[in-house]
Amino acid sequence: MNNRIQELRKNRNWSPASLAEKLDVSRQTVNALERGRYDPSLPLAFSIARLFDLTIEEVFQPDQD
Amino acid sequence: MNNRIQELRKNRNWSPASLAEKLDVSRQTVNALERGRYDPSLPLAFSIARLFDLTIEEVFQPDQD
DNA sequence: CCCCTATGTAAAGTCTGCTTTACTTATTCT
DNA sequence: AGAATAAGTAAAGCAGACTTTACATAGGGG
Repeated sequence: MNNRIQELRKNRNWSPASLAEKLDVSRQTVNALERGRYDPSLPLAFSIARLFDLTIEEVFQPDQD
Repeated sequence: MNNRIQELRKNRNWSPASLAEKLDVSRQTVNALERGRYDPSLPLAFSIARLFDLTIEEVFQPDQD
């Protein structure tokens, strides 16, 4: 699963730590998501999409197969 | 998180077991998702939405806080 | 250079998502 | 009614999502 979290965060000039705060997760979690170490839970994916005013499909793209 | 999985499955006249097969998960997982015992992973949420030709937002609705 | 704050990253622990096995309760067919 | 198949559910176990603690690296301002 690819995501545009880092790109969207940088567009807003937000630090990893402040994004973590807005999402109510640890900054380690933001780092892991941006690096693609794991996928967010579905509720966290919703929080992320809504924070950036996008749909989940606009933020996350499943791997091709 | 609420979801419309059972409704969408019944509209297609699919059994829980055959939905499980299409999604490549166990029928226990389908049962648990329909009963709201837990949320699917993000990749599984994508599989479900695409199977029904809907967006994730059309299938899953986060709880109102 | 030293200090401070931001950032990356790792390890251990907890909780959730999902599987396998297995038992129970329908439902359907003869 | 009895047999066969479908469906609900529970327990144990593994993997993944996330936290806390902690340490290392990097940059900027005095």
